[in-house]
Amino acid sequence: MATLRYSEFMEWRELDLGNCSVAATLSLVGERWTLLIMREVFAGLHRFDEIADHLGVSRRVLSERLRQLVEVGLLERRSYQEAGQRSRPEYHLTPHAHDLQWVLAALLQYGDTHLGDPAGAPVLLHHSGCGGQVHVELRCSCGHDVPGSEVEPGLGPGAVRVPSEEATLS
Amino acid sequence: MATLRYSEFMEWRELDLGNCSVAATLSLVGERWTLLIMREVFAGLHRFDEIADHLGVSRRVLSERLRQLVEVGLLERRSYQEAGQRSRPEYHLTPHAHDLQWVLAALLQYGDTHLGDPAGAPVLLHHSGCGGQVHVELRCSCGHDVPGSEVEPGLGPGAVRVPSEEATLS
DNA sequence: AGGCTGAGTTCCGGATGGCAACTCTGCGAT
DNA sequence: ATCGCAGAGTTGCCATCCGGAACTCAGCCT
Repeated sequence: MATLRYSEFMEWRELDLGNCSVAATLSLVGERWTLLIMREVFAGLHRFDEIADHLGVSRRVLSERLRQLVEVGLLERRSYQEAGQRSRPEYHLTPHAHDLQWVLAALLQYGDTHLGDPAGAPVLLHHSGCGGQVHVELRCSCGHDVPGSEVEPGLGPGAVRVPSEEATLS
Repeated sequence: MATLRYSEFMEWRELDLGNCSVAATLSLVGERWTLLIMREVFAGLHRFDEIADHLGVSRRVLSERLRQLVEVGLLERRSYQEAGQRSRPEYHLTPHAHDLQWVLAALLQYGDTHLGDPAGAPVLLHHSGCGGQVHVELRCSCGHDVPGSEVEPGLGPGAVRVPSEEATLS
């Protein structure tokens, strides 16, 4: 399956996600190790043992997470063949997965800012076009860069209508 | 404790995080439920039962996560007192926590884009200053808005120096 | 046929989580 | 002063998940 949309996804996971995109995304990548595995693939590791060894995740969990990630369409299995070896699978990002870059970049930026190694950021993100350094921003439709403290969640068009209950972000 | 910096944090968690800010951040907020609990607090829920009931997290886990979040300085315990009741604790965001808004916003945006409810986004983020709609961007120092597919991780000044090993993002 | 290698799978004991019931603490009413 | 109440956890029990190491499996090469 290529990718799941909300409804299929709900059914597949048998979860009531409370109609929230944050929860929906987390049920794709919110399990232990999943985002770190995605980070490794972003960073250029594509093979089972490479990732297991570098990340220190148990082979059992890696195996399961890779299967899930392929299943939801974030990773794609390809074959590679080293000279004199049989062909083996390799895991690559799908186009969907590139949009997780925002999430990883936000986590990276938070860590650099608040848990930063005094020696400086261990990892920087570069723009492959120009080589410049990339960072994450919250931008308002008014054109301004918005600090996190000035962001307020509100209901959107797809909010669940529950007349009897106070409608809060969920 | 107010907030931990990298080294203290490492010691406290007894983890080798592989010198990566993504992993560091995830060890603060990467456990099951933690980001969803933060989302609830961002959304204006501050009390134990409120969060437990709305989110559907078990009281045991909520109790533990709130304790962790206070410990690492993302939430702050305050007292409130309802008329005719004894004073009870309430959980509020610390200034550090506001910078998690980037992470939550990125998760929200991914979910809206790729797992979106056809009815539209259930939650929108607004700029408290002007009421405009806020979204997350990757911006290059060259001034351009960068798609996720054009972002490449590279080593920064704080990267671990391991001469014998290939140095990859970690 | 036998060995090698990468990619998983299996087994086991310990940690974590869900659910529901229980406790604990002040407050106001009896 | 005692009772009951409500919010905020805590505890017990059971199921699931996880880490680590050993094991299996398939194809390529000798």
